Amino acid sequence: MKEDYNFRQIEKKWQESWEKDEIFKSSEDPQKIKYYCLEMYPYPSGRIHMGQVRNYAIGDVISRFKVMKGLNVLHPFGWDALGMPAENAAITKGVHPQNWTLDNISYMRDQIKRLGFSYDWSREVNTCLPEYYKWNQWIFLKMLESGLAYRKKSWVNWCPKCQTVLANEQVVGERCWRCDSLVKQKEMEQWFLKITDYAEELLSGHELLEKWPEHVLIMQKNWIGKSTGAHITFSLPDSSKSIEVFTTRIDTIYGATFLALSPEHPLSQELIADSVQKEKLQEWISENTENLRLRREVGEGEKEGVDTGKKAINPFTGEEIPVWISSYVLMEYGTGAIMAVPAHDQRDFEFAKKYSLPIKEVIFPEKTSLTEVMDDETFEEYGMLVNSDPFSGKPSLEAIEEMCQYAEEGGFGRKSMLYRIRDWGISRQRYWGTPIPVIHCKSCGPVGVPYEDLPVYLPYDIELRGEEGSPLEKEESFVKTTCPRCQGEAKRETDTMDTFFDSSWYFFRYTSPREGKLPFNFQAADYWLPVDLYIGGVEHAILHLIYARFFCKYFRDSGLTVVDEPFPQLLAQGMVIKDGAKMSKSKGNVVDPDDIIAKYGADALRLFILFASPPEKEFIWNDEGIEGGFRFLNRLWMLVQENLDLFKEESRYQEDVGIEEKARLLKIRTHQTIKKVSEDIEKRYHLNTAISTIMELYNHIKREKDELRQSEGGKDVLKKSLETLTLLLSPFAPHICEELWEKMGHKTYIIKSSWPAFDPKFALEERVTIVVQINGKLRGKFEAERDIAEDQAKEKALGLSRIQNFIGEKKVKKIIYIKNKLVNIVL
RNA sequence: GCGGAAGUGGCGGAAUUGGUAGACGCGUAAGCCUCAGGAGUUUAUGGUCUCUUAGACCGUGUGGGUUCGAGUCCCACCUUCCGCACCA
Repeated sequence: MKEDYNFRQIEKKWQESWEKDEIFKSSEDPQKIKYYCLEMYPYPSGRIHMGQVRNYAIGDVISRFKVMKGLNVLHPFGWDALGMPAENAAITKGVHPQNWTLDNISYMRDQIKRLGFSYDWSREVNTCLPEYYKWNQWIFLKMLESGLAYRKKSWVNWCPKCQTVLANEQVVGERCWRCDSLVKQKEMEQWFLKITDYAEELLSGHELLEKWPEHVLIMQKNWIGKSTGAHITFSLPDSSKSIEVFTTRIDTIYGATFLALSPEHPLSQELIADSVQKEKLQEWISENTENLRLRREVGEGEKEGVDTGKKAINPFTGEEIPVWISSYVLMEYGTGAIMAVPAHDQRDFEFAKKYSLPIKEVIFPEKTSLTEVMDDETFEEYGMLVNSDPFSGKPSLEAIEEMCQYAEEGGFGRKSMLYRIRDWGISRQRYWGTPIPVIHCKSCGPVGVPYEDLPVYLPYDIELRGEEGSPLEKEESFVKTTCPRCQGEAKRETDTMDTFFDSSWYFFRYTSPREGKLPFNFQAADYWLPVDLYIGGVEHAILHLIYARFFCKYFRDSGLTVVDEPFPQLLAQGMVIKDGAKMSKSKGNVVDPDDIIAKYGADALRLFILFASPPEKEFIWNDEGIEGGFRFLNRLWMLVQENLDLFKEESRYQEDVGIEEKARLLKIRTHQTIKKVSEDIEKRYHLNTAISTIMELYNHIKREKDELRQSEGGKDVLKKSLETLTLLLSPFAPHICEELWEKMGHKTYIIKSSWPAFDPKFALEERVTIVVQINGKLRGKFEAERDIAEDQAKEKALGLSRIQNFIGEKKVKKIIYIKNKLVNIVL
């Protein structure tokens, strides 16, 4: 009697069974080769979305495959549970962030369990629990001790809607990455992590990451933004002060016709102090300082500025040049001041034109004949120096070296390196984050909370209204405390940490999630790390992945680990697209995984999501596509049902003895399939082609099964192939395969069975089709024994009547033979 | 503007090392089965053309090139998407 494919019952049955027997639980075993498969943990926003399903499905196939290959696999899961959405929900819906978050987690955990992923749930990590954030605080205190964490007053990006500071990385196109409000500048005391100390290493470490996608490395490289140049000091004749600039083109310094300061530059105010137009200039400066972001957004076009009336001395020429304050000079980069060379820099050129400042050419194109250069454009390339006294006639690169040396000898400059990356501001004026464990004492200053007092608990009772300032600030019971050093009255720090702090080390915590003395256990981390495969969206290419690398290097320097790079291999999956746009609530094109599971089952969803495109490319959702996946599982189900009788009897056929042609072909096909599927999963992560190969094997079996059932040998091969088919599909659609496996009479879980091995002897076909081309065009083909002799192949090709017709009277110039592939006859 | 990725049937995609372009799936069409079908099943399915049991020509964004042979390599260009963006 044939049963229907009842996915609801089957999926429930096996999920319960797997959980009961704890088959995905992992532990250190020095006897076995470990494999740490990690997917980026989610923010518990309420429900899982397709992008996450895809992410976890990819990871699950790899994990299950590695388990079947006999590796000791760590496949953990957790929650990036702190952060603003919880607080926003509290303000708009009146739910406490903690309740909201924990409810979301329990709902999403169920959703994920319904997808049948092979997570070791005993290692689940949740960053909003004190047992996790305590270690954030511990790490912060260590950083504070080593000077890596520090406090400074600085201009920060302030989102007026979220009422908080944003890291530079969270400002997208001058707008808040979350709510899209225009970001403002505000001066505040903030906590920073000195990631710039590691800038060079984060860059050079890329050499160890040859298994990362090139574009991610390039994005990080641009973000770190190293440039080589020189710092040069211009003295001010009537002042003891001087102005330092950074330039990558010291070779153009003889063409510097003015200096330009950023409006926020400390000297900007000072230089105009005794000007007759003081008020007017002052006004201009403040306007341009406050609207820094705005001015840049409009930016691109108009460059504005004011003349301070002061002069500076070009140390190379000894000439006095005017000092301007200009809107296009950024305080955050370099020294906040530049030497302007209008002839060789487009921006300086535009500015000079607008204010009729002199333009002096000092670089000449080495090749071109000249004339058409200049006038209305700049020459920004390297070339030959002119009008540069002793350096005239030298090529740029050579001049740069010599001029740096000259500046150094003269004591007014030095060769230098500049990075675009800036220290990481981690302070957030928010409630739902890790409290920064610091106490402010009037006499002792900021003091770290003693380790034994950790964690600094986030108070549960709090009022959240969404008003300016941190909610913790208004919570007297939290703020009021005593100084651990002098016991005097003191105030607790009310800033909380950026949640990227949490995600910078959660993968360490997974290796020993209940460790109580340190953030993680050294031995456990030593066994499991580095992560063998890290899978996640490209949207984290810069932020999360740079921070996590930074933490790992800091841990290494602190002796917490020996790992250098945490993620030697990264798989950056593409976005999920529907109707030509990224799936998102705002676009209204979201497909809810729950609905799909209810209608087609988890296996069908997993199969389709992996089948539609390779992981690194974008995945285009198609409502009809899922039906295809579902139908395939139904067909497979029926096929196995129809042949279950084969599994009831012992096979009595001697393998390979007098096996008939059809059976032999299926056997070959089966072995070829094992080879291809294994390689696709293991080497290329191209799960889509792995699935299509499995489907091809299915089609082959389906087509030949009736005939195969006629003989004992045929039955035997058929049975073997069905088993193999089930094993190969099991990482993709684990529930149905587990059920079929059981029906075939196996007593152990399918994941505990070995991944099938292929015999190279069978993975090669004995007969091959050889293509015959004339002048590269396909004109015929013939079958032959594999490795047929070249002469024979050519002879056979020429013997084909069609080929004869083509050749006719013409003369054969030459014949090219590619072994087992083709014969090309050149006429 | 700079940097990156990608352009292949009606659609998602395959072709891994320069060697049969379009695997696999979706969709579509026709047939069978069926009380019925948004189920199952069989067949067909890049385009144009012709002397239609067969065959010719064209065909992987565009234009060139290398090669016996190019989706794949080289040069130029076009389009789309992504990242950065007054970075001195």
